[in-house]
Amino acid sequence: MKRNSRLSAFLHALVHMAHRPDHPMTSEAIASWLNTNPVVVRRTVAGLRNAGILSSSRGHGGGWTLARPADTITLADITEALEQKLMPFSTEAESPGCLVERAVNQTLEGVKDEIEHLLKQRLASVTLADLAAQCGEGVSAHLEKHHGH
Amino acid sequence: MKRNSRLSAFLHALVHMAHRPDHPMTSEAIASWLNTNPVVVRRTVAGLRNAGILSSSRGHGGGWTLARPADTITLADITEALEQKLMPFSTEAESPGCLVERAVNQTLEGVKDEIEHLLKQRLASVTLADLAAQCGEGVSAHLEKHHGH
DNA sequence: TTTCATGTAACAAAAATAGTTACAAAATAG
DNA sequence: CTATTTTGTAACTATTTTTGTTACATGAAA
Repeated sequence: MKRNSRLSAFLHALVHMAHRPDHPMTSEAIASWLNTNPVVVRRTVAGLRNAGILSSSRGHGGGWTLARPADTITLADITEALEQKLMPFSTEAESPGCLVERAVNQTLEGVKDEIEHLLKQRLASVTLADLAAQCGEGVSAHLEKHHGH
Repeated sequence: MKRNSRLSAFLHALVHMAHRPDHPMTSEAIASWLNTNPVVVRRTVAGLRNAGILSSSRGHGGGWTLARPADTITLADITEALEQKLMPFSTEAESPGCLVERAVNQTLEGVKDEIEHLLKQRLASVTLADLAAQCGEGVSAHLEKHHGH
C-alpha cells in the first residue's frame, strides 16, 4: 500500500465498518484486503484509535470497530488522524536574512494557509455516514458474497 | 534541499531573477545559495525551462534568465513546472470490483478535483511580478551587498 | 490454559530522493 | 583556434523515508 493511497484505502475499510458496526474487523482481514501486513495496518490505525475514531478489542472475536456514530466522523477527522499532509509545501529558510526570501515565503504561507483552511472545511462537510449511504442498496449483498461476513 | 521546500526555494531564485532580468544567474550561484549542488539545480530547473519560464545560455556569462515577463508567470505555472504534487491523495483500487471502494473513491476524487481546481485558481492569481513588487525598496541594495552582483 | 487478537519494539528490505562524478556540447574571450 | 566557462545528461552512490517482517508481551474469550 502506497502512502498516498492510504486515505482512500482506510476510508474503504471504515465504510465497511460503518455498514456493520457490530462486527469487529481484524487487522489481518484489513491487511489482506489492502495487500499489506497486519502490523502495518495496526501501526497506521493507531492514529485512528488515538483520534477516537476506532476502538479495538483483543482476544477472540476482537478487532476494530467504529468508536462513535458514522455521522460524527468526517473526512477531515480521518485525514488528520492519518497524518496525511494536505498541502505539500514547506517554507524553510535557505538563506536566513534574505529579504526576498522572507517576502516570498510570507506570501506562500498565506496562500497555503488559506487553501488549507478551505480544504479542511470541505473535508469536514463529508461524513462516513454520507459515504456509506452513497454506496446504495447492493452493498450488504456484496459484503456477504465477497468478504464472507 | 528537501523536496517539499523546492517550490519556496526556487521561487526565491526566480524573484531575484525578476529583479535583475539582464543578469543571467548560474546554476552554481543558485546551488550554493540553496545549499545544494549545481547538477541538482539544473535537473530541477529543467522543468522550468521546458515550461518556457526560464531560458538558459551557455558559455561565458551564461546562466539562467526569465524567458518571459515576470507578470506573465504565475505561481500555478511554477508549481506545475516543478511537478509539485498539489494534492497528495491517490485512489488506486486495492480491491477491484468492490462497490464500496468504488463509491468511496469516486467521492474522494470529486472532492480532490474540486479543491485542486480552487487551489490552482488561487495560485494562478499571484504572479512573479507581484512577489517581486512585494519585496519593497530595500531589495536592490540587499542584492548588491549579499549576492555580489 | 489454549487460542486469538491487539500493541510495540527492533530489525530488514525496498523505494524514493538527493548528491556526486564524469564528460559531451555550446558559447564566449583572448 | 584554443582555453575557459557554463549548460545538459547519464550513471552511479549515498541518504532518507517508507514499508514490511519478526518477535514477543498483554489482554480477552472459548
